[in-house]
Formats: sequence, C-alpha cells, structure tokens
Amino acid sequence: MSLPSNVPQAASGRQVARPVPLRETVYDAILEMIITGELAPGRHLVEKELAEMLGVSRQPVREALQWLKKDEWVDLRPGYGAFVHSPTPEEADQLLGVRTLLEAESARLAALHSTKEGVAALKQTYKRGVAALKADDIDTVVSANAELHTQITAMSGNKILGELAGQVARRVRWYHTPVAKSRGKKSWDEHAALIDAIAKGDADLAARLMREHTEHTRESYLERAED
Amino acid sequence: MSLPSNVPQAASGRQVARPVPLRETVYDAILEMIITGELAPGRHLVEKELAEMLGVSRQPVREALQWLKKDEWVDLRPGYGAFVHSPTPEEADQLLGVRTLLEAESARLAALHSTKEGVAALKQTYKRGVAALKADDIDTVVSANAELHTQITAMSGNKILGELAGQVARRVRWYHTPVAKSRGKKSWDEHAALIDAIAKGDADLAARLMREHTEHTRESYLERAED
DNA sequence: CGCCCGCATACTGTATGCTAAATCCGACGA
DNA sequence: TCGTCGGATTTAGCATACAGTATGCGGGCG
Repeated sequence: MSLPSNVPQAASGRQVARPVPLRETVYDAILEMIITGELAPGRHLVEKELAEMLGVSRQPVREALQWLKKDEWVDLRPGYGAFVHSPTPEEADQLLGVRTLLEAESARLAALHSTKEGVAALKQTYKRGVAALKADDIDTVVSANAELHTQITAMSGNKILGELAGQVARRVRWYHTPVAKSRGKKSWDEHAALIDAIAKGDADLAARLMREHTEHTRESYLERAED
Repeated sequence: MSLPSNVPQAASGRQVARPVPLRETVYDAILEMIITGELAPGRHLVEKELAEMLGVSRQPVREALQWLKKDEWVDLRPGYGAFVHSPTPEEADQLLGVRTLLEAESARLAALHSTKEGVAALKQTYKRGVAALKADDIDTVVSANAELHTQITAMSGNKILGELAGQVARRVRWYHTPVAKSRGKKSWDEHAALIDAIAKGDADLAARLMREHTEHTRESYLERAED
C-alpha cells in the first residue's frame, strides 16, 4: 500500500512527543531543588543566577517563579527577589488539618467508586511499600506512600479534590520529611485496613480510617517538631 | 519635624502604599472581564490584543495569564494561546462538592474560634444582605453573601483553608451566577441560623448547617442546569 | 468536483536591553 | 558610640526584538 502520509495516529495516547515548554522544565527543576533541600528555605533566589545555572534566559525562569509563588513554594518580594518559602509551625499545622479533611473525603468517595482494578492497583502499591519497608529502602517507601495516597484521591473521581489534595500533600511531605522520615510498619497496617474498607465500599469506615491515619501523621509531626 | 521627603506611612497595616506590580493589575483586570462575561468562555485571548487593550506590553500580560492558568480561569494551549476556561457540568458538580467540604469545615472551626467582635461583624453583614434583599438590590445581596462566607472562613483561623475556600467559592459563583441569581430569603434564614450556631460555639451544628446550606445551593444549581 | 500539498500569516516561546527601585554599606555628624 | 544620610550596587520590572511553530487558505493535481 501507499501509506501516503496520513495520520500517524500514534496509537497510544500522546501524539509525537511534544517538546515541553521550557518554563515547565524550569519549574520542575527548581521545585526539585527546593524539595531535595538543595535550595534551603529562606534562600535568596536570583533570576539571573537560576537562568545561568539552567542554561536558559531569564524569561522562562520568571514564569516558573510566578508558578512557584502561586503554589506557595517561594515568596516574591517586589523589587528584590524570590525566596524559598519558610514554613512556620502554625502554617504546617493548618496544612495538616486541611490535608486530613481532603484525604478523608477522598477516601470516602473512593470507597463509593471503587473498582476491582483500582483496588488491585492499590494492593500492588501496598505490597511495594511493605517490601521496601522490610528492605529499609526509605526512598521507595516514601514514594509508595505518596503513590498510594495519589491513587486513592484519583479513585475518588473528583478531579478538583484530587488536585487540591495533591498540592497540599506535596507541601506537607516537604515540611514533614525533615522531622519524621516515616512512621514505619504501623502506618502500613493502617493502609491495609484502609484499602480493605475501600474494597468493601464502606465509605464511612474508609473516611474514618483515613482521618485517623493522617491524624497520626500529624501527631508524629507535632512530637518531633518540639525540637 | 522636618518630614523631608520620607515615608507617607500609610497608617494601617501595610508599609507605605507600595505601587502594585503591573501584572497584578492586569490579572485583576482580565479576571474581572472573565467574571463579568465580557470575555466569554472558550474565547481566544491574544496576548497582543490584551496588551494593547490595557496599554501595557506583552510581558505583564503573559505573567497574568500564567496566574490565571494556575487558578483554572484560562486554559493554555502551548504554541497557540490562552482560552477562557469552559466549565463542564461535571466540573461544576465536583467544585460544588469540594466547596461544601471546605465551607463546612470552616464553619466548624469558626464556631470553635468565634469572638464577640467576629460575630458582631457577621451580624452586620447579615443585616446588610437582608436589607438589600428587601430592596431587590441584587448586586449588594450577592456581595454580602460572598462577604459573609469570606468572614466565616477567615474566622476559622486556618489561612490555608480560607484561601482554598475563597478560590473555590469564586469559581463556583462564576459558574453559578448565570443559572441561578440567588435563592432569596430562604438562603438568608439559613445564614441566620448558622451565625447563631457559631455565636453559641456549637461546632457540629455550625458544620451541619453550612453543609446543608451549600448543598441547597448545589441542588438549585442542578435544577437550573437542566436547561 | 474533491482532496491534498505548500505557502503566507499570526501567534506564542524565548532572548535581551533598558529603566526604576530596593538594598546594602560606608561616611559623616550628633 | 549610635543614628542618619547618601551613594554605589544589585535586582526585578517592563519593553522590545527575534525565531519557531501552529493555523488557515488558496491553488493545483487526481
């Protein structure tokens, strides 16, 4: 056949690998540096510096900084510059409160909308987390934990809720990481019970378990924060 | 004293009346145009056009558009341009769900942290709303309604919560306005009961009332949306 | 007559130059 | 010694210029 030209149709979802706008790459890069601690809280970020560091012009850096400001990762002082946001204990506490609220509701909805496949995916992530826990592979534990929560919020079917919960959770994780690496096995036992409740479609139980789960995290935060 | 030149000192909280960055003005201007409907959903926003319209260069416009994208007021198509976001019924529904969640929690916390002055302020706003209702002054009714909710979320003492609730509420109002101007007297009766619960410090009651109140709004939305 | 290719156009993406303002530091005076 | 003033420097804010790419249209071929 001629296969004249027509629609490549890139079978799978995405077209042909569009070049991601530079500002997004820059945004990710800076955020990464903030989360890993390479850029410490309070640090003065200079556009020109970042631009040179990343090998781009100031323009994309500016736009990335605007995004970061919107997400509260940096504070922008007009006329001066950007500073990595310094979380206050009060703010961390409020954030934890909001997270509890959002995640509990997510769990409730997830229980109502749970599917076989969804639950299977949850269990798989759970296994990954537990295995990493046994192997003392902290990084994987943390990432599995994050993914599990993401999956649950996604399963809620409410995109707005999922988006908010995701943002809040990411900030919480950043605040939380330095004080408490993880609560270990107990946390994963709670996960197991939670998944069970979702699988059974018991919305109230799921919400309650998630609420308790995130509250435990909050308590562990408050304990450690007393240093 | 000499008052040689120095600081005008703009008495109240903020420093000295800093000249607001242009991008913020532009942001407000565009948002205003979106909310009032001057820029209809789906409309293609051209940077150059907006820049000329507002008498500034493309740069501040770009930054304002990035902010608007973050707040989901516009959709940004890489390589093409910005479009005023078109709300889907599904999205509106999810947004209403999240709003209920956030506002109910705000009311609960507000009840726990209520002060004499705060309650007095609420009552004042309430009076303003009721008076405007009688006078058929729709604009004032709407603004009083918005202010009342804002005051309650502020009273919760949780800034994060307040910020999220504010954003969500503004979008809800935009979606909602075209279909249902207001629910009238009944809505304000509910407000009265809610303020009462907050004044008494009855957190559970306040949360329940707020939940019912916002759910009523949701129902009225769904009814009208069937056109 | 319909489809497809190729070109012209318009817009965004990115880079850079210029201006105004905020900060910092040193010197002067009380 | 401390407070204050003034200048130098740094930095963001804003404007403009250039390049890459998506889009839409018109002409030509089947």
